[in-house]
Parts: sequence; C-alpha cells; structure tokens
Amino acid sequence: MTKTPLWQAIAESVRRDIADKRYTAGDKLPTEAALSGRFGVNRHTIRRALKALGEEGLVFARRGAGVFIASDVTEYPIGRRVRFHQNLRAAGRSPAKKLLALETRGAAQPEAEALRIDPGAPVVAYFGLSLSDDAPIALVVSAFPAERLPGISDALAQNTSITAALAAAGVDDYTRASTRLTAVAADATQALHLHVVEGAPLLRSQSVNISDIGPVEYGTTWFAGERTALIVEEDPDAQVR
Amino acid sequence: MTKTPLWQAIAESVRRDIADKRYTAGDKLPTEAALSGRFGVNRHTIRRALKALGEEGLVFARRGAGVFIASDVTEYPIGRRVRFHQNLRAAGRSPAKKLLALETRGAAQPEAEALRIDPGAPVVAYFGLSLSDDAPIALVVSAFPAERLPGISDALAQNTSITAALAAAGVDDYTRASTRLTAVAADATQALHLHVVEGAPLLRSQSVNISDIGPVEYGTTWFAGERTALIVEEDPDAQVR
DNA sequence: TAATATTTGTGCGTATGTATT
DNA sequence: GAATACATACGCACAAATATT
Repeated sequence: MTKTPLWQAIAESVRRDIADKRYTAGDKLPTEAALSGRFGVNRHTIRRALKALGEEGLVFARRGAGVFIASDVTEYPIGRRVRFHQNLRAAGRSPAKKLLALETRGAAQPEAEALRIDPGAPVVAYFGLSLSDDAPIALVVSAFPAERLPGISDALAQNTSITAALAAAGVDDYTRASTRLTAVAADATQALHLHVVEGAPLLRSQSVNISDIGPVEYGTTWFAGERTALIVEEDPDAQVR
Repeated sequence: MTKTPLWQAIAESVRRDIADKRYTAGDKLPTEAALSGRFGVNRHTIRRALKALGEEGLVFARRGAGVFIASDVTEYPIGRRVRFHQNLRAAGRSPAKKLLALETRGAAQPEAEALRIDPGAPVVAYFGLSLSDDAPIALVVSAFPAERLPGISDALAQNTSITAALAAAGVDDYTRASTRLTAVAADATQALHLHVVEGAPLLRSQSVNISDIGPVEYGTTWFAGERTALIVEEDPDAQVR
C-alpha cells in the first residue's frame, strides 16, 4: 500500500469543498496560514496543494490578497467557451463593463495617425474591462479625439457602453475600418486583469471606428485566449481566391 | 519562467507612454489613485513604480500637487515591426508553401461535424507550412472529405496550392464559412516549425470551406503571433452596433 | 481668509512568492 | 517536509502639502 502524499489529500479535500459549493466563484479561500492550521501541516504543504489546484485552473492567487476560486471551469469546460464567444463586431462591447480609468492627454504618433489628428492633440484615453459573470473577458484601451468629440470624457464616465457614450457625444452612426488581429503574450498587469498567468496567449484586436466627421475611436482589445474565441462573419457570397 | 514584479511592468508601461509622447515634459501624470485603477493594483505598487521612474530622473513628485514628467525619453528600444501581413481570406494560402505530410485516415468527431460526414469516414489530412523569404509564417492542417472529393490526395501531392488541388478535384467554386479565431500557446512541435519558443503566442484560425457539393475543407492555421497580423476586411457599409 | 477636497507621503499589519538551509 | 528569511503586494489609516471654492 503506497502512502498518499499529504498535499494530494489536502488538494482533494479543497477540491471537494469547491465542488460542493462551500466556496464559489470569486470567493477567497482561507489564507495559507489558516489552512495550514486547519490541516495541521506546514504552509509549504498547503502551497503544494494549492499549486496543483491552480494548474487545474480551479483557483488563482493574487499576491498580497489571497487565493481565489476561479470561474466555474470544472462544471462547464466546454459550455463556458461557447458562452463567451465574442462576435468581432461586438468586440469589447459586452454588456458588463468596468471602467478602470479615464484620462485626457496628448496623442502619441500611432494614435494621431489612426485618428487623423496632430501628434500631441488632446485625446481621451479609456481603460476598461469586459466581464461576464465576474469573469474577465477582455481588456480595452481606446483613444478618442477630444476636439472632434466635445464632452466625450463626461459621456464615457456616465455611460456603461462606448457606443452609448459616442451617441451622447453626437455620434450615432459609425463604421469599423479594417481590423488588425495578432496574438501576443500577456504582460504582468494584463495577466492580473484577465486572471491568466504572465505570458499566456492573448488575442489582440486593433481597429478604428469612423463616422462622417472622421475617425472617432482608435481601440485596442486584448482577449483572454483561453476563454474566448472571435467569430468572424464572412460574406456568404464572397469568393475565396 | 521568470515572473516580472508588477511594479516593474507598470514602470515599463509608463516609461513607454513617456517615450511615445503620450505624456510630455511638464505634464502631470494621472494621480496615483487613477493609475492604481487603470493597472488594477494597490497604490503602493504604483508608488514603487513611480519611485523607480523618479530615480531614473524621468518624473518628479510634488506632495499635494501630483507627479510630473521631468524630461522626454528619446531613445527607446523599438519593438520588432510586424513584417508580414496576411489577409484573412488568404490565410494559409501564401505562394511559398511546403508540403509536410499527407495522410488518409478516419475522420475525428470535430472534423466529421464540420465536414458533415460520418465519424470514421475517410478524410485526407494535409500538413503544410507557409513561408515568406524562408521565414515560417503559418502551420496549416486541413482535412478533406475523401469520398466527396475523389482524387484529392493525388491532387494535393501534385499541386503547390490547396486552391489548385481543389480545382483539379473538380471544385473551382467555394466559399469560406465563418472563421473562428483564438490565441493559443505554441506546443513543442509547432514551436519547432514556426521558429518560435515553446509557449509563444499563436493566432489560430479555424474555418470550413463549402462548395455546392457540401463542405470540402476543414482547415486550421496557426500563425506566429510575433511575425504576423491578420487584417479582417469589413464591409464598408456595415453598421457597428 | 477660511474651509474643503485632492494628492502625495508614511506607517503598520497581513498575505503570497521564492530561495535557502 | 520543516524552518527561516526576504521580496512583493494588498488594505487601511492618517499626516502633510497643495489646489479649489
């Protein structure tokens, strides 16, 4: 009879607690110190167990904050992906949206080019996080030309959606210019926001929205690759050459 | 895997913003509170990042007033430019193409569903590599329904392009159904083919091509994220909702 | 001038991450 | 596994300087 390592037994115990909904998505687990007391083992043994759960995607840790239950991946491993499919046209525009920050500053070179304004001309920078059931889906950074859109800053602060804010600023009709897609690795802060590990693959979408008064938004969206997929609609009559 | 401290990642991000002239000499940075919201970290962590920038002489703080840009950074290591642009419609169909392998086997479940054939029905699997100036661009795996396309195996072996092979098999008119895009991490063999390190971000495109006789190709393409960007063409008349 | 709000500066306690012994 | 040490990070509270009204 082989002896089961302590950390495996502990991992199994916590796994049961999660399965039994004693802890649910977003909850904080007891501290490592508390768990080490409860199970009567060293903190490192607890850490070994939590590491295993982390690799299973069941929990994730935030240094200085605690260990938290990840979104219910176990129950709906496939369905979760399906639910979070994002349409490219709706990229970064899911209903639940958290405003992270808003600032007005000078336009950098690429922003100025995309928005067809002078470098240094004021832009309103919007930082947001798209959520679905508290699970972060995408990180959004958008630049708006301040002089072309009077009152856009207040509109963004008061409206939950970018579309609504643009409408409040007088733009109710705009089209998306060609979208540029590429895969990139998550940096430390992106990983923090999206609840993935540093270096995890992200899908980055860059696009410009244009109305009849000119470009109104230069937006970049980072999607958590593990949890989201973009569906690109294609013209059914289009020919593949 | 080296984990970058958050404060270093934040310092680097702000350093870039200064280098890109988003903030210029004399400007006031957003408040520590605003930055802590934008990056999703505690104010102490922001302060640590700002302290580093202060020690570099890039910024200085005035208690009660704010943090200001001391000087512009002119020299900055420019990131590798994206050298290759691929149109999504041409995904995996660039001129230089290397045939890696060709095999006939039974259809797996997802292939059967996509191609609308029975699981286990014969499919011809095509493994190829897209190149540009000897640099690998994308790894391509396509499945073709063997019974629906008599002679497709020989056609693929003899033709350099998939389009030509399909034409040789009697299909000269097909359309691409909606494409699914997501970011994934490169596994060991993909990394080898694409000349990237294992774990590097890849852009994965999955799509089905349909002709009047039914689905003719279920293809998956992995693009090297560091070297490629997909440009999604949009209907200029399309509305963003 | 005075009151109030904002912003940076500082301290303390606690939690996680990692390395060493 | 156990014990220790240190770096990183969070959360709260409050003081000090500045800005705003």
